[in-house]
Amino acid sequence: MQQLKARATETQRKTRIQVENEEKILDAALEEFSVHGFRGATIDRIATHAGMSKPNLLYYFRRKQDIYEALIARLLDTWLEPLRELDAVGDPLPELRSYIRRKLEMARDFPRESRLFANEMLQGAPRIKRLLETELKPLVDEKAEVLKGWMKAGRINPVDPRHLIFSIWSTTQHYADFDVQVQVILGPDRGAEGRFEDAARYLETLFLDGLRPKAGSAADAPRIRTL
Amino acid sequence: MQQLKARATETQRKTRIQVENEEKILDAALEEFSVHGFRGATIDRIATHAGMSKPNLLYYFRRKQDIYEALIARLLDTWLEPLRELDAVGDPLPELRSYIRRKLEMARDFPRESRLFANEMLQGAPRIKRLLETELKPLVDEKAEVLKGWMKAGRINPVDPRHLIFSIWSTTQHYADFDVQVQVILGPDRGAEGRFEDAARYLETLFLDGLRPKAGSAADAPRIRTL
DNA sequence: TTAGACTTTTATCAAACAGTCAAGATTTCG
DNA sequence: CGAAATCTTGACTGTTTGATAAAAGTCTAA
Repeated sequence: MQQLKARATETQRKTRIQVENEEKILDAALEEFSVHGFRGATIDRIATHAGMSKPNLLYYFRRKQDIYEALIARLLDTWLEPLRELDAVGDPLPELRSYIRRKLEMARDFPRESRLFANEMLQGAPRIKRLLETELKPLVDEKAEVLKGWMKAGRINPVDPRHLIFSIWSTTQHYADFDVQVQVILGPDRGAEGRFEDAARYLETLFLDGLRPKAGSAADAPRIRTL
Repeated sequence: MQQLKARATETQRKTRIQVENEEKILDAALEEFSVHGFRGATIDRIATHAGMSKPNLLYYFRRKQDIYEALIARLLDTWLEPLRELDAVGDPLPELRSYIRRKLEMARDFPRESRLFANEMLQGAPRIKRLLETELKPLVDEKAEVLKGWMKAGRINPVDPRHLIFSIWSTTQHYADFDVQVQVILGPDRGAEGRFEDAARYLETLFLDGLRPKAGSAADAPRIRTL
């Protein structure tokens, strides 16, 4: 252990075993923390799931909190990548459409990461609040300006850009975080891939056109002055 | 304690003290479980927060799980009330508009309940999956039919009704479950009430009209064939 | 007012938990 | 190879946790 520390002050070249085991541990920890949160997770279970003894695990990460923090550190970057790609120069609607799709893909491909993030939020983000302020907020501010620009140019409807971002986050992450509920309600008929495509199609319609039928659509008669 | 059990088999008339203390306990437990989940919560903290000793608390609820279950039992009913009120006979858009508003009000007025529910979902709903199947699913099925009817009549745009419901749930509950994040991003300028009104206004626009600008709006020129 | 029902506390327990230590096993590399 | 570095383990520590038992205290209704 003292070697680990000594090396850390140098260039910290990692052993094969070190790389493998840290990966195993982080994977098992993600499984555990994403479901039970920080307090609900136990080192014992993480170690078992990672296929090693508890002291061995603690050789790589000295405290429970270190594992959690390692997990969180790599999370936020990945998590914000789709938003970073939102391009001010592109066409607004296709840009938004593909942002939504990228977020939905993340919910499909990294549900555990999504749940870990959700868990941290539910707890009031005690361990990443600062990161939210220094990394998340500036990015959102920047992209909110992009959206505002599009609105001023009349290229998308004028709405609060931050709330727009919230709604994209929440609708897409819902499929990871509330997966059980989604499955109960949709039934087992459609597989995961089918559900994904349905969700993508639905969200596209919602965000682009909303629910109000086009003026001049078929059965327009019965409505008086909707809303 | 044996008296408590004996009474339970009879008509279970509750003492004044019993009523008061159970209420105190459930309130403290909601606070604790909604943040830390089932495993992360401890009886000690719940007892302290309820202002009583741990054995005293356990006199009213014999096991940790009993408290959690009492909480969950009263939750789902309240939680589904807004959807129950969705009226097949009413006008579609105003009905949806007020459903969204009711859900948003619940997120504002019962954020702890929302987080408790979210926490249970994140864990895979081990304790209420059955309830979801017997209570939630039939209700959603019923309301999905209502929505389908409106779509067939051309009164709202045709979309997958279940995904529509998901998106209403996720966007509204987001304001309770991810409250920290929302506050970090929106800044402290607007108080809770202001944020609520902004969210309500935004969601109304989103769900009714989406982001695509009305045909014939001001700066239509630059777009080619959006999406 | 007092017996019996109800409530609270003190003391206690076994299991689970985060974390340590030193000794033994294995790998790496000159 | 063989020694140094790295890795793994078993045994252990102090604390927290969920839960119980019994006794002491309080309330309430006849």
